[in-house]
Formats: sequence, C-alpha cells, structure tokens
Amino acid sequence: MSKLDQFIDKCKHHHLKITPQRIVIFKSLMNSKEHPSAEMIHKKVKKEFPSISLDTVCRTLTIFTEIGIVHTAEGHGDPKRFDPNLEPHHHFYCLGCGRLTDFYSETLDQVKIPDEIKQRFNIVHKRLVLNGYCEKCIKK
Amino acid sequence: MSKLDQFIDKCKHHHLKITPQRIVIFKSLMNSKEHPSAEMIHKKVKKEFPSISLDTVCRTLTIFTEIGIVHTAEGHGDPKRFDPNLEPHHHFYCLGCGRLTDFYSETLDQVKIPDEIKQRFNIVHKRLVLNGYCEKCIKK
DNA sequence: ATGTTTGCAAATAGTTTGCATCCAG
DNA sequence: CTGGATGCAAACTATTTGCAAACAT
Repeated sequence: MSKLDQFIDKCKHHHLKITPQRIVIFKSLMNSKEHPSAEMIHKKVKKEFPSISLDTVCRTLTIFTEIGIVHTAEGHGDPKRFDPNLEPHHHFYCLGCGRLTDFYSETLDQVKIPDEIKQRFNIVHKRLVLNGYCEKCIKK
Repeated sequence: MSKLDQFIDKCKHHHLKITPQRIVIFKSLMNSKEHPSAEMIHKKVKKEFPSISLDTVCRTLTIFTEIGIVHTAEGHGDPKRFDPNLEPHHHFYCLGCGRLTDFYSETLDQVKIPDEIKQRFNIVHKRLVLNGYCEKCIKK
C-alpha cells in the first residue's frame, strides 16, 4: 500500500474529504527533507496548483498535525517565550494549551550528544522536549 | 555578591548601560517561575514602571538572551514549522539563522522519561533539542 | 443534496524598525 | 557632553476568522 493510499485511508477514517489541495500538500510534505513553514509549502504547491491559497495550506497543515501526518517542530507559532531558569532542566510542552512545564532529571542532563554533532555545531544548550497533553487538556 | 550585582557586572562587561528599565525587567525575570512572553513581562513591570513600552521589553529580552541572562524556550518567534519526518530523531536549532537540523541516535531515542512525568502527562512525542550555532553562523 | 472545504478579505497578534528625545556614564 | 537607550508610530510578518461560492461524497 503506497503512502498516498495510507494517507487517503487516514483521511476517510477521520471523515475528511479527499480534495486535490490536500493531496498536493501531502505530496509536497513527503518530498520535503526540511522543516517547512506554511509559506514554504505554499510556494512549492503553487507551482503545481496555482490557485491554492495560503489559508488553505495553513488550515490543512493544522489538520494534518492533528491526525498525526506531520509533527510540529519547535516553534509552535505562539509568542516567543523566555526561560529565566538557567539550571539544567527539561520541558514538557502541552499541544493543547501551550503550557510549558519544567522537569528535572540528572540522568537526562547527562545524556551524550553524538560526537559528529558536537564537532559540527557550537552547542550552547541542550534539553529534552516532550510534546503531549496535560491533565486539563486530556479531559476535553 | 547578589544576583543584581552579578547582573550589573555582566552589563558593564558587555558595555550596556544600567537603566532602570533593564533593572526592573531583570528583577521580574528572576521572580518568574514560568516561561513568560515579552507581553507577560511587560504587563508585570508596568505596575512598577508604568511608562515602560513593550518595545523596550522586547529589545531588552533580546539583549538578555544574547548575553546569557535568559534562554529562549521552544517557540523562537519565527513561523511555525512542520516536520514530515516521523522517524525517531532529534533536532539541532541554530540560534543564529534558525535552521533546524535533524540528527539520529538510538541511545537518545531510548532515554527514559521520569515516571512522575509519564504519569502526569500524555506524551505524544519526545526529542532532544540542542540550541547553538551552526558553522556558517560561528564565522560571523 | 448537503455539509465540508475553499479562497478571498479583513482582523488579529506579535515583533521589528526608523526616528526624535532623553539620560547614563 | 555624547552615544546608547527609550518610547512612539508605522511597518511587517504570520496566522486566524467570517463568509459566500464551490466541490466531494
């Protein structure tokens, strides 16, 4: 079963209509090796589907995230947040309400970063980031 | 030496003037147990310093981030980014240019999440996130 | 047929920039 | 005094929402 067929099944399962816009956005995502923004996707799909609007791309990406076709990377679109806690710690980010919760774990603080990465980049800060839903948002 | 004195030293070291606005923002950050946005800080400091503008808060927070007084949390203010790569992987985020780089490590994939966190939250996704500077941005 | 989806336009949100004034050093 | 910092206004970027028309089922 092709990826596209799997995608169509998933849409049907969630009672989503299979529109040409959704298909073209899906294909673009599957060909992407990057971490595209809505606007980057829009530019790419416009070549194949010139009449598509940026809004449709935004909406479709939100839906795709909800049904697990893509994930969001760091940068959730909400305002920039600052962290005055300079102690080593880790974050849980609630996908429902956006709340960030700190947690601590010496084991996690000590996880090794692959040498290849240490060599290529100047690392200022490391942190385990969990995405999910907090108690309040599970209930809804 | 108090935190405030350390802060003043740090400012001097970076040739930054000690203005009442900067002091009041610094104090507000030190009292914060959260991950405030610029606007949240602005609301808080306005009580103590009513004439302060949101721009000053934004600018000051940017400066504070540069000199290491605060970190940025996930959510860097740039556009929302999507990740079509659903394989377990980790991210390096360049603080200079915003580029996200994937990397893989089975050891990291298997890091244990503290039970306390697993119980409190419904975790969809976990990822190690590194912040730092890529080759290109180091040169600048 | 009918209810979802689309595209447009307008609204909203958050941040940045230019510039004149002000103030810390 | 003097250059950096501030506050205001405007510009800018990214996203969301309301609505009529279009389309998938």
